[in-house]
Amino acid sequence: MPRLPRAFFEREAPVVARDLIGKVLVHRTPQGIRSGRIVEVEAYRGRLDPASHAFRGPTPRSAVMFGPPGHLYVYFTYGMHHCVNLVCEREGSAGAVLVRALEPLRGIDAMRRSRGTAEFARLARGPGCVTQALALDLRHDGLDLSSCEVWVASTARPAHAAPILRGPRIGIRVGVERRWRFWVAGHPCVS
DNA sequence: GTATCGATTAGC
DNA sequence: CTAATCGATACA
Repeated sequence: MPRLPRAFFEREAPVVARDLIGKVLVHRTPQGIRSGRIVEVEAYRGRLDPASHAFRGPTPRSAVMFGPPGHLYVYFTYGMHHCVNLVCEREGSAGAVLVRALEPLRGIDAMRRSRGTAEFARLARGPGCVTQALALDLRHDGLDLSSCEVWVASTARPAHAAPILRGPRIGIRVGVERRWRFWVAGHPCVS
């Protein structure tokens, strides 16, 4: 499964987001590989996007988004959850794609242990669950996707027959008019 | 320094 | 619907 090149991430966040559906996010942990097919994402557009953590310019938290594309932006929220983004667009523009849901592929038993549930569809459904299932946290903030630890691969299997739908992003109070959430129609792992 | 609020989740 | 739970951010 070939790894996506950095150029893939150098485009506008909504385009990258749409194209990430069906790709595979992989985390190679010391205990083994965990991976899942991306079935739901949201795009954020930095200074152009009031819903983005980067809207008001760089801060210690959002710094990674202002860096080069093809890196992870991981943040901690609600005092208990982590969310993972893939930084895209050009360096300085702070675009990012939030990974909201995965269809688990490898490391499923490890995911069950991390998540404390046996139900397949709930293992990586929702952004907080994605990071828990893949065992990603703040230590991975800023990690290069060309590293040997975390990367995105194109699928060996053919694309989904199900169409990709789009709609407003979830859990935000501003920028609701932008339809930058993308998901696989009818997929059980979508949040 | 202090107050507010989350790109959420699980449970009732 | 609400509690949980705490760092980042904005503002005085």
